[in-house]
Amino acid sequence: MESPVKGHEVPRPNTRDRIVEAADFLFYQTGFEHTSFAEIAAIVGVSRGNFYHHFKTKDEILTAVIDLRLNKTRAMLRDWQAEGQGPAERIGCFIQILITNQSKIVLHGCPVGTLVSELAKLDHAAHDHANALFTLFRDWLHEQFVQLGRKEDADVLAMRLLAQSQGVASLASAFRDAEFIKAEVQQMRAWLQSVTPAA
Amino acid sequence: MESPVKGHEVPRPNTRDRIVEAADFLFYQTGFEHTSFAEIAAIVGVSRGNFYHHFKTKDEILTAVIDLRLNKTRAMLRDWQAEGQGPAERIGCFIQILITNQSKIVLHGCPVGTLVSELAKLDHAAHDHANALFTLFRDWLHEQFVQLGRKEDADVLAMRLLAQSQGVASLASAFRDAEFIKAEVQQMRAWLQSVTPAA
DNA sequence: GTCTATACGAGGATAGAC
DNA sequence: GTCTATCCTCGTATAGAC
Repeated sequence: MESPVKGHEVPRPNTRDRIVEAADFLFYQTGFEHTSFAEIAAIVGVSRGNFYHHFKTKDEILTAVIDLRLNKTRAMLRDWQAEGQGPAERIGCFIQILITNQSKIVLHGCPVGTLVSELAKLDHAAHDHANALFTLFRDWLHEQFVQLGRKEDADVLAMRLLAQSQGVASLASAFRDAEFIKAEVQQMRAWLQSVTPAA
Repeated sequence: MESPVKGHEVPRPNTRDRIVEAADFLFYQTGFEHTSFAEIAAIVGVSRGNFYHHFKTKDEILTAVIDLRLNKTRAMLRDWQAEGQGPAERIGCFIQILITNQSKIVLHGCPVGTLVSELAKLDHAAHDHANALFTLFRDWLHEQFVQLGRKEDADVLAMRLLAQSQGVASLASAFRDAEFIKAEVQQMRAWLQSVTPAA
Protein backbone atom coordinates (compact mmCIF):
# COMPACT_ATOMS: atom_id res chain seq x y z
CA MET A 1 0.00 0.00 0.00
CA GLU A 2 2.56 2.54 1.04
CA SER A 3 5.29 0.90 -1.01
CA PRO A 4 7.27 3.53 -2.89
CA VAL A 5 7.94 1.20 -5.79
CA LYS A 6 5.01 0.42 -8.02
CA GLY A 7 4.61 -2.92 -9.67
CA HIS A 8 5.23 -6.53 -8.81
CA GLU A 9 7.58 -6.15 -5.82
CA VAL A 10 6.40 -8.00 -2.75
CA PRO A 11 5.35 -5.22 -0.34
CA ARG A 12 7.54 -6.42 2.51
CA PRO A 13 7.15 -4.05 5.44
CA ASN A 14 10.38 -2.27 6.20
CA THR A 15 12.24 -2.59 9.48
CA ARG A 16 11.12 0.78 10.77
CA ASP A 17 7.47 -0.15 10.44
CA ARG A 18 8.07 -3.51 12.03
CA ILE A 19 9.75 -1.85 15.00
CA VAL A 20 6.78 0.45 15.46
CA GLU A 21 4.35 -2.44 15.20
CA ALA A 22 6.26 -4.46 17.78
CA ALA A 23 6.53 -1.47 20.11
CA ASP A 24 2.83 -0.79 19.71
CA PHE A 25 2.11 -4.36 20.75
CA LEU A 26 4.49 -4.37 23.71
CA PHE A 27 3.58 -0.91 24.98
CA TYR A 28 0.01 -2.13 25.20
CA GLN A 29 0.81 -5.47 26.74
CA THR A 30 3.43 -4.51 29.29
CA GLY A 31 3.52 -0.72 29.32
CA PHE A 32 5.83 1.86 27.82
CA GLU A 33 8.40 2.08 30.59
CA HIS A 34 8.56 -1.62 31.25
CA THR A 35 9.19 -2.43 27.58
CA SER A 36 12.89 -2.70 26.80
CA PHE A 37 14.72 -2.34 23.50
CA ALA A 38 15.82 -5.93 23.89
CA GLU A 39 12.22 -7.14 23.86
CA ILE A 40 11.33 -5.12 20.79
CA ALA A 41 14.46 -6.32 19.05
CA ALA A 42 13.61 -9.93 19.88
CA ILE A 43 10.21 -9.64 18.19
CA VAL A 44 11.45 -7.79 15.14
CA GLY A 45 14.47 -10.02 14.81
CA VAL A 46 17.09 -7.32 14.53
CA SER A 47 19.93 -6.40 16.84
CA ARG A 48 19.52 -3.74 19.47
CA GLY A 49 22.17 -1.49 17.99
CA ASN A 50 20.52 -1.51 14.63
CA PHE A 51 17.39 0.36 15.35
CA TYR A 52 19.15 3.42 16.57
CA HIS A 53 19.50 3.90 12.86
CA HIS A 54 15.73 4.30 12.74
CA PHE A 55 15.06 6.03 16.07
CA LYS A 56 17.45 8.10 18.10
CA THR A 57 15.63 7.61 21.41
CA LYS A 58 12.91 5.53 23.00
CA ASP A 59 10.69 8.61 23.06
CA GLU A 60 10.89 8.78 19.29
CA ILE A 61 9.53 5.26 19.12
CA LEU A 62 6.71 6.30 21.44
CA THR A 63 5.87 9.21 19.17
CA ALA A 64 5.77 6.90 16.18
CA VAL A 65 3.54 4.44 18.05
CA ILE A 66 1.10 7.19 19.00
CA ASP A 67 1.02 8.42 15.40
CA LEU A 68 0.33 4.91 14.23
CA ARG A 69 -2.55 4.58 16.66
CA LEU A 70 -3.92 7.97 15.64
CA ASN A 71 -3.90 6.94 12.01
CA LYS A 72 -5.50 3.58 12.72
CA THR A 73 -8.18 5.28 14.82
CA ARG A 74 -8.92 7.89 12.16
CA ALA A 75 -9.29 5.13 9.61
CA MET A 76 -11.64 3.21 11.89
CA LEU A 77 -13.84 6.24 12.52
CA ARG A 78 -13.89 6.93 8.79
CA ASP A 79 -15.01 3.38 8.13
CA TRP A 80 -17.84 3.66 10.62
CA GLN A 81 -18.84 6.90 8.97
CA ALA A 82 -18.77 5.34 5.52
CA GLU A 83 -21.11 2.50 6.37
CA GLY A 84 -23.98 4.78 5.49
CA GLN A 85 -26.04 4.27 8.61
CA GLY A 86 -27.42 6.70 11.13
CA PRO A 87 -25.63 8.29 14.12
CA ALA A 88 -27.19 5.85 16.58
CA GLU A 89 -25.77 2.89 14.67
CA ARG A 90 -22.37 4.58 14.50
CA ILE A 91 -22.33 5.18 18.24
CA GLY A 92 -23.28 1.52 18.48
CA CYS A 93 -20.07 0.70 16.61
CA PHE A 94 -18.11 2.53 19.26
CA ILE A 95 -19.81 0.59 22.05
CA GLN A 96 -19.23 -2.63 20.15
CA ILE A 97 -15.44 -2.39 20.32
CA LEU A 98 -15.69 -3.28 24.00
CA ILE A 99 -17.13 -6.62 22.89
CA THR A 100 -14.78 -7.10 19.97
CA ASN A 101 -11.70 -6.50 22.10
CA GLN A 102 -13.00 -7.98 25.33
CA SER A 103 -10.34 -10.62 25.81
CA LYS A 104 -7.53 -8.12 25.31
CA ILE A 105 -9.26 -5.61 27.55
CA VAL A 106 -9.57 -8.13 30.36
CA LEU A 107 -5.84 -8.76 30.16
CA HIS A 108 -4.43 -5.31 29.45
CA GLY A 109 -7.19 -2.72 29.81
CA CYS A 110 -8.02 -0.05 27.25
CA PRO A 111 -5.02 0.73 25.01
CA VAL A 112 -5.79 4.44 25.07
CA GLY A 113 -6.64 4.82 28.74
CA THR A 114 -3.74 2.83 30.08
CA LEU A 115 -1.19 4.62 27.90
CA VAL A 116 -2.46 8.08 28.78
CA SER A 117 -2.57 7.13 32.44
CA GLU A 118 0.98 5.82 32.40
CA LEU A 119 2.31 8.90 30.65
CA ALA A 120 0.50 11.10 33.16
CA LYS A 121 2.27 9.33 36.02
CA LEU A 122 5.62 9.62 34.30
CA ASP A 123 4.89 13.30 33.69
CA HIS A 124 5.95 12.49 30.16
CA ALA A 125 6.02 15.15 27.45
CA ALA A 126 4.09 12.84 25.10
CA HIS A 127 1.03 12.81 27.38
CA ASP A 128 -0.83 15.41 25.35
CA HIS A 129 0.07 13.67 22.12
CA ALA A 130 -1.36 10.42 23.44
CA ASN A 131 -4.44 12.20 24.73
CA ALA A 132 -5.18 13.26 21.17
CA LEU A 133 -6.48 9.70 20.85
CA PHE A 134 -9.16 10.48 23.41
CA THR A 135 -9.89 13.77 21.66
CA LEU A 136 -10.39 11.93 18.39
CA PHE A 137 -13.12 9.78 19.94
CA ARG A 138 -14.54 12.68 21.90
CA ASP A 139 -14.96 14.91 18.84
CA TRP A 140 -16.30 12.10 16.72
CA LEU A 141 -18.85 11.09 19.36
CA HIS A 142 -19.76 14.75 19.80
CA GLU A 143 -20.58 14.96 16.11
CA GLN A 144 -22.68 11.80 16.27
CA PHE A 145 -24.73 13.12 19.19
CA VAL A 146 -25.28 16.37 17.31
CA GLN A 147 -26.59 14.41 14.35
CA LEU A 148 -28.72 12.44 16.77
CA GLY A 149 -30.43 15.68 17.72
CA ARG A 150 -28.65 16.32 21.01
CA LYS A 151 -26.85 19.47 19.94
CA GLU A 152 -27.14 21.12 23.35
CA ASP A 153 -25.41 18.45 25.41
CA ALA A 154 -23.49 16.58 22.73
CA ASP A 155 -20.12 16.98 24.41
CA VAL A 156 -21.50 15.99 27.81
CA LEU A 157 -22.93 12.82 26.32
CA ALA A 158 -19.74 12.11 24.40
CA MET A 159 -17.63 12.41 27.54
CA ARG A 160 -20.10 10.35 29.53
CA LEU A 161 -19.96 7.50 27.05
CA LEU A 162 -16.18 7.73 26.92
CA ALA A 163 -16.05 7.64 30.72
CA GLN A 164 -18.35 4.65 30.85
CA SER A 165 -16.20 2.69 28.44
CA GLN A 166 -13.10 3.58 30.46
CA GLY A 167 -14.72 2.49 33.70
CA VAL A 168 -15.91 -0.77 32.22
CA ALA A 169 -12.48 -1.54 30.78
CA SER A 170 -10.80 -0.66 34.06
CA LEU A 171 -12.95 -2.92 36.23
CA ALA A 172 -13.12 -5.73 33.70
CA SER A 173 -9.35 -5.85 33.78
CA ALA A 174 -9.10 -5.51 37.57
CA PHE A 175 -11.55 -8.36 38.17
CA ARG A 176 -10.56 -10.31 35.07
CA ASP A 177 -14.24 -10.41 34.18
CA ALA A 178 -15.39 -10.52 30.55
CA GLU A 179 -19.00 -11.09 31.55
CA PHE A 180 -19.02 -7.69 33.20
CA ILE A 181 -18.19 -6.12 29.84
CA LYS A 182 -21.08 -7.89 28.16
CA ALA A 183 -23.55 -6.85 30.84
CA GLU A 184 -22.47 -3.23 30.84
CA VAL A 185 -22.52 -3.03 27.06
CA GLN A 186 -26.17 -4.07 27.24
CA GLN A 187 -26.73 -1.26 29.66
CA MET A 188 -24.89 1.23 27.46
CA ARG A 189 -27.05 0.31 24.48
CA ALA A 190 -30.15 0.87 26.58
CA TRP A 191 -28.76 4.21 27.68
CA LEU A 192 -28.13 5.18 24.08
CA GLN A 193 -31.77 4.41 23.30
CA SER A 194 -32.86 6.56 26.23
CA VAL A 195 -30.95 9.61 25.02
CA THR A 196 -32.14 9.23 21.43
CA PRO A 197 -34.96 11.71 20.78
CA ALA A 198 -38.13 10.09 19.48
CA ALA A 199 -38.58 10.51 15.74
CA MET B 1 -1.33 6.17 68.69
CA GLU B 2 0.32 2.88 67.92
CA SER B 3 3.28 3.66 70.15
CA PRO B 4 4.28 0.63 72.17
CA VAL B 5 5.37 2.75 75.11
CA LYS B 6 2.64 4.37 77.11
CA GLY B 7 3.10 7.72 78.71
CA HIS B 8 4.82 10.98 77.89
CA GLU B 9 7.10 9.81 75.09
CA VAL B 10 6.67 11.79 71.89
CA PRO B 11 4.99 9.33 69.48
CA ARG B 12 7.62 9.71 66.73
CA PRO B 13 6.75 7.39 63.85
CA ASN B 14 9.41 4.81 63.30
CA THR B 15 11.50 4.55 60.18
CA ARG B 16 9.63 1.60 58.81
CA ASP B 17 6.33 3.44 58.88
CA ARG B 18 7.88 6.51 57.35
CA ILE B 19 9.26 4.43 54.49
CA VAL B 20 5.83 2.97 53.82
CA GLU B 21 4.21 6.42 53.95
CA ALA B 22 6.76 7.83 51.51
CA ALA B 23 6.41 4.85 49.19
CA ASP B 24 2.62 5.16 49.33
CA PHE B 25 2.92 8.79 48.28
CA LEU B 26 5.41 8.15 45.48
CA PHE B 27 3.72 5.02 44.12
CA TYR B 28 0.61 7.12 43.68
CA GLN B 29 2.36 10.15 42.22
CA THR B 30 4.80 8.51 39.84
CA GLY B 31 3.91 4.84 39.76
CA PHE B 32 5.37 1.75 41.40
CA GLU B 33 7.98 0.84 38.82
CA HIS B 34 9.13 4.38 38.20
CA THR B 35 9.71 5.01 41.91
CA SER B 36 13.29 4.34 42.95
CA PHE B 37 14.72 3.56 46.35
CA ALA B 38 16.75 6.74 46.07
CA GLU B 39 13.58 8.84 45.88
CA ILE B 40 12.00 7.13 48.86
CA ALA B 41 15.23 7.48 50.82
CA ALA B 42 15.39 11.18 49.96
CA ILE B 43 11.94 11.81 51.41
CA VAL B 44 12.45 9.72 54.53
CA GLY B 45 15.91 11.09 55.09
CA VAL B 46 17.72 7.80 55.51
CA SER B 47 20.38 6.17 53.41
CA ARG B 48 19.45 3.69 50.73
CA GLY B 49 21.30 0.86 52.35
CA ASN B 50 19.47 1.32 55.58
CA PHE B 51 16.02 0.32 54.66
CA TYR B 52 17.00 -3.12 53.53
CA HIS B 53 17.00 -3.59 57.25
CA HIS B 54 13.23 -3.04 57.11
CA PHE B 55 12.36 -4.56 53.73
CA LYS B 56 14.27 -7.17 51.84
CA THR B 57 12.88 -6.28 48.42
CA LYS B 58 10.91 -3.58 46.65
CA ASP B 59 7.98 -5.98 46.42
CA GLU B 60 7.86 -6.17 50.20
CA ILE B 61 7.46 -2.40 50.31
CA LEU B 62 4.63 -2.71 47.81
CA THR B 63 2.92 -5.28 49.99
CA ALA B 64 3.22 -2.99 53.00
CA VAL B 65 1.84 -0.06 50.99
CA ILE B 66 -1.17 -2.09 49.86
CA ASP B 67 -1.80 -3.22 53.44
CA LEU B 68 -1.62 0.38 54.60
CA ARG B 69 -4.16 1.39 51.97
CA LEU B 70 -6.42 -1.52 52.88
CA ASN B 71 -6.39 -0.49 56.52
CA LYS B 72 -7.02 3.16 55.73
CA THR B 73 -9.89 2.20 53.44
CA ARG B 74 -11.46 -0.10 56.02
CA ALA B 75 -11.26 2.69 58.58
CA MET B 76 -12.88 5.13 56.16
CA LEU B 77 -15.74 2.77 55.35
CA ARG B 78 -16.23 2.15 59.07
CA ASP B 79 -16.41 5.89 59.67
CA TRP B 80 -19.05 6.32 57.01
CA GLN B 81 -20.98 3.49 58.56
CA ALA B 82 -20.72 5.02 62.02
CA GLU B 83 -22.17 8.37 61.07
CA GLY B 84 -25.59 6.94 61.72
CA GLN B 85 -27.24 7.90 58.46
CA GLY B 86 -29.02 5.88 55.84
CA PRO B 87 -27.54 3.86 52.97
CA ALA B 88 -28.23 6.60 50.40
CA GLU B 89 -26.22 9.10 52.45
CA ARG B 90 -23.41 6.58 52.84
CA ILE B 91 -23.25 5.96 49.10
CA GLY B 92 -23.21 9.74 48.82
CA CYS B 93 -20.02 9.70 50.92
CA PHE B 94 -18.44 7.40 48.37
CA ILE B 95 -19.39 9.70 45.50
CA GLN B 96 -18.13 12.67 47.46
CA ILE B 97 -14.52 11.45 47.55
CA LEU B 98 -14.28 12.34 43.86
CA ILE B 99 -14.88 15.94 44.89
CA THR B 100 -12.69 15.82 47.97
CA ASN B 101 -9.73 14.43 46.03
CA GLN B 102 -10.40 16.15 42.75
CA SER B 103 -7.11 18.01 42.46
CA LYS B 104 -5.09 14.87 43.13
CA ILE B 105 -7.26 12.87 40.77
CA VAL B 106 -6.71 15.36 37.96
CA LEU B 107 -2.97 15.00 38.41
CA HIS B 108 -2.55 11.31 39.17
CA GLY B 109 -5.86 9.52 38.61
CA CYS B 110 -7.53 7.19 41.09
CA PRO B 111 -5.00 5.67 43.52
CA VAL B 112 -6.69 2.28 43.36
CA GLY B 113 -7.38 2.12 39.64
CA THR B 114 -3.96 3.28 38.52
CA LEU B 115 -2.13 0.90 40.85
CA VAL B 116 -4.19 -2.12 39.86
CA SER B 117 -3.81 -1.21 36.20
CA GLU B 118 -0.04 -0.86 36.49
CA LEU B 119 0.32 -4.17 38.30
CA ALA B 120 -1.82 -5.85 35.65
CA LYS B 121 0.55 -4.62 32.94
CA LEU B 122 3.58 -5.75 34.88
CA ASP B 123 1.88 -9.10 35.41
CA HIS B 124 2.87 -8.58 39.02
CA ALA B 125 2.06 -11.13 41.69
CA ALA B 126 0.65 -8.39 43.93
CA HIS B 127 -2.14 -7.59 41.46
CA ASP B 128 -4.74 -9.58 43.34
CA HIS B 129 -3.65 -8.12 46.63
CA ALA B 130 -4.09 -4.61 45.24
CA ASN B 131 -7.43 -5.55 43.74
CA ALA B 132 -8.66 -6.34 47.24
CA LEU B 133 -9.00 -2.56 47.50
CA PHE B 134 -11.62 -2.65 44.77
CA THR B 135 -13.29 -5.60 46.42
CA LEU B 136 -13.51 -3.67 49.68
CA PHE B 137 -15.48 -0.91 47.97
CA ARG B 138 -17.49 -3.35 45.91
CA ASP B 139 -18.67 -5.36 48.90
CA TRP B 140 -19.37 -2.27 50.97
CA LEU B 141 -21.40 -0.67 48.16
CA HIS B 142 -23.19 -3.96 47.64
CA GLU B 143 -24.27 -3.92 51.26
CA GLN B 144 -25.46 -0.33 50.99
CA PHE B 145 -27.58 -1.09 47.94
CA VAL B 146 -29.10 -4.06 49.75
CA GLN B 147 -30.04 -1.80 52.62
CA LEU B 148 -31.42 0.64 50.08
CA GLY B 149 -33.85 -2.05 48.98
CA ARG B 150 -32.09 -3.18 45.81
CA LYS B 151 -31.23 -6.67 46.97
CA GLU B 152 -31.73 -8.22 43.53
CA ASP B 153 -29.22 -6.11 41.62
CA ALA B 154 -27.06 -4.80 44.45
CA ASP B 155 -23.81 -6.07 42.98
CA VAL B 156 -24.64 -4.79 39.51
CA LEU B 157 -25.30 -1.35 40.93
CA ALA B 158 -22.16 -1.47 43.06
CA MET B 159 -20.01 -2.34 40.06
CA ARG B 160 -21.71 0.28 37.92
CA LEU B 161 -21.01 3.01 40.45
CA LEU B 162 -17.44 1.81 40.82
CA ALA B 163 -17.03 1.82 37.04
CA GLN B 164 -18.47 5.30 36.79
CA SER B 165 -16.05 6.66 39.33
CA GLN B 166 -13.16 4.97 37.53
CA GLY B 167 -14.21 6.42 34.20
CA VAL B 168 -14.61 9.89 35.63
CA ALA B 169 -11.20 9.75 37.29
CA SER B 170 -9.60 8.44 34.13
CA LEU B 171 -10.93 11.16 31.85
CA ALA B 172 -10.54 13.95 34.38
CA SER B 173 -6.87 13.08 34.54
CA ALA B 174 -6.48 12.65 30.79
CA PHE B 175 -8.04 16.04 30.02
CA ARG B 176 -6.80 17.69 33.23
CA ASP B 177 -10.38 18.74 33.87
CA ALA B 178 -11.68 19.18 37.40
CA GLU B 179 -14.96 20.67 36.18
CA PHE B 180 -15.74 17.37 34.52
CA ILE B 181 -15.57 15.67 37.90
CA LYS B 182 -18.01 18.15 39.40
CA ALA B 183 -20.48 17.77 36.55
CA GLU B 184 -20.38 13.98 36.58
CA VAL B 185 -20.73 13.84 40.36
CA GLN B 186 -23.96 15.81 39.95
CA GLN B 187 -25.07 13.21 37.47
CA MET B 188 -24.08 10.35 39.75
CA ARG B 189 -26.12 11.83 42.60
CA ALA B 190 -29.13 12.07 40.30
CA TRP B 191 -28.58 8.48 39.26
CA LEU B 192 -28.47 7.42 42.90
CA GLN B 193 -31.82 9.12 43.43
CA SER B 194 -33.23 7.30 40.42
CA VAL B 195 -32.27 3.87 41.72
CA THR B 196 -33.55 4.59 45.23
CA PRO B 197 -36.95 2.92 45.68
CA ALA B 198 -39.69 5.31 46.77
CA ALA B 199 -40.47 5.05 50.48
C1' DG C 1 19.23 0.86 63.69
C1' DT C 2 21.86 3.60 60.76
C1' DC C 3 25.65 4.44 57.91
C1' DT C 4 29.27 3.86 53.77
C1' DA C 5 30.91 1.28 50.25
C1' DT C 6 30.23 -1.69 46.72
C1' DA C 7 28.64 -5.61 43.76
C1' DC C 8 25.71 -6.70 40.00
C1' DG C 9 22.68 -6.46 36.25
C1' DA C 10 19.59 -4.04 33.12
C1' DG C 11 18.56 -0.67 30.02
C1' DG C 12 19.48 3.18 27.06
C1' DA C 13 22.63 4.90 23.94
C1' DT C 14 27.04 5.29 20.85
C1' DA C 15 31.02 3.98 17.66
C1' DG C 16 32.56 1.88 14.07
C1' DA C 17 33.19 -2.37 11.10
C1' DC C 18 30.86 -4.81 7.38
C1' DG D 1 21.01 -0.94 6.64
C1' DT D 2 22.66 -4.21 9.71
C1' DC D 3 25.82 -6.03 12.89
C1' DT D 4 29.13 -6.40 17.21
C1' DA D 5 31.24 -4.37 20.83
C1' DT D 6 31.23 -1.13 24.28
C1' DC D 7 30.08 2.82 27.47
C1' DC D 8 27.40 4.96 30.94
C1' DT D 9 23.89 5.53 34.12
C1' DC D 10 20.70 3.97 37.24
C1' DG D 11 18.36 0.87 40.23
C1' DT D 12 18.25 -3.14 43.16
C1' DA D 13 20.52 -5.51 46.47
C1' DT D 14 24.38 -6.95 49.84
C1' DA D 15 28.30 -6.65 53.25
C1' DG D 16 30.09 -4.96 56.99
C1' DA D 17 31.58 -0.95 60.03
C1' DC D 18 29.77 2.12 63.58
